[in-house]
Formats: sequence, C-alpha cells, structure tokens
Amino acid sequence: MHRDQVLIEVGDVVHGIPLVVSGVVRVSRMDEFGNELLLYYLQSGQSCAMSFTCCNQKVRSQVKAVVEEDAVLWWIPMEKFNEWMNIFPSWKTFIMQTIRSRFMELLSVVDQLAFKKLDDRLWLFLQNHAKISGSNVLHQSHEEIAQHLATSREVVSRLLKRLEQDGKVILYRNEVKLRDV
DNA sequence: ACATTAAGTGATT
DNA sequence: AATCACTTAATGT
Repeated sequence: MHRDQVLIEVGDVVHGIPLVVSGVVRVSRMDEFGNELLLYYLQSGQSCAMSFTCCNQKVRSQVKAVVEEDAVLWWIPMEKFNEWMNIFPSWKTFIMQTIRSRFMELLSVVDQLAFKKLDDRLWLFLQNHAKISGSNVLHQSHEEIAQHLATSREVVSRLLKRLEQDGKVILYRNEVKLRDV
C-alpha cells in the first residue's frame, strides 16, 4: 500500500480487520464538509479498534484511514477474528490491548481539544509525527497541517512562525524541520 | 516569462 | 482563534 492511499472512507462498510505489519496509517475523523481531525497513527503490530466494533455489527465506518507511510497490511476477515477470539487467548489479549490503547489515544485527543490551545496542539502534533516517522522533518504544507488539526492555514502559519522565532523549528516550503532540543 | 501554489500579514469579528 | 483580503515568495511549465 503506497502513501496517501485511502484505506477506509467514512461510510464504508468494513469487511475485515486491518492489521498493520509495517508502515504508518493515519486515522482521522471527518465532518460533513470534509474537514478532518487527526485521531491517531497506526504502526506495525497495531490495529484499528474502530474496525473491531464496525465489522462485527456491519456498522459503517465513522473514520477515514489513509496510508501515511508505505505500509503492508493484513486484512483479517471477520470470521477468523471471531474464531480466534475463542481459540487463542493471546489473540483476545491483543484485541483488548489495542482497544485500550486506542481508547487512551482518543482520550488524549479529547483532552487536547478541551484543555489545550492550538499552539500546544500544533507542538504536540509535530512532536508526535517526529516520533512516529522517526524523522525530524515533516513534509507537509501549512495547509495540510491545518487540516489535521481542524483549523485554518493562517493560524498554523502564524504559530509555526512563532515556533521558528523561538528556535524550535525551521520552516521551508512544504517542510517543517524540528530542531533538536 | 507567466501561471500556480504556498506562505506571510494586517484588519476585523 | 477564524475569516477575509491582500502581498510576497517559491515552484512548475
């Protein structure tokens, strides 16, 4: 699966469980106008907790999943999913763990929305992306960053400018480089 | 050289 | 913090 490939759109019927073997998948919430809010990233050995509930009850997806970095995925069919639940305790444990960890990440997003200002959210976004991608260079335009944070481009531009003045970041076109602290 | 897209900025709400 | 209107800078053709 190559970069920017859309794995699941809002409203899609989910037929299986995506298990990320390698690469990174970005999971976002969408509103009716196509505005986006980044929920979390999935890395190797992780899976999307949303899909567990969705495909068991044939509920349509409430989130969008896009390949962030070239990824390999295993789609586990629903039947296997249920079968393994009974056969392998380790599978059950894995499912419970992912549900818990995704839930925690969701809480963190809620916390940020409720209690944090945009400058903090932007900074956390940059930090998190660096951690996930293993690179201190973010290849995204201000517009794209703004979309992930569900805000406007101008605001991101201004906040990034301030981060640059604080020496925390260096700005280029379509690129943000984090300085080592 | 010109058109297009990204980024910077002041003013307004 | 969002939106608008406008400018400036970078990039593609």
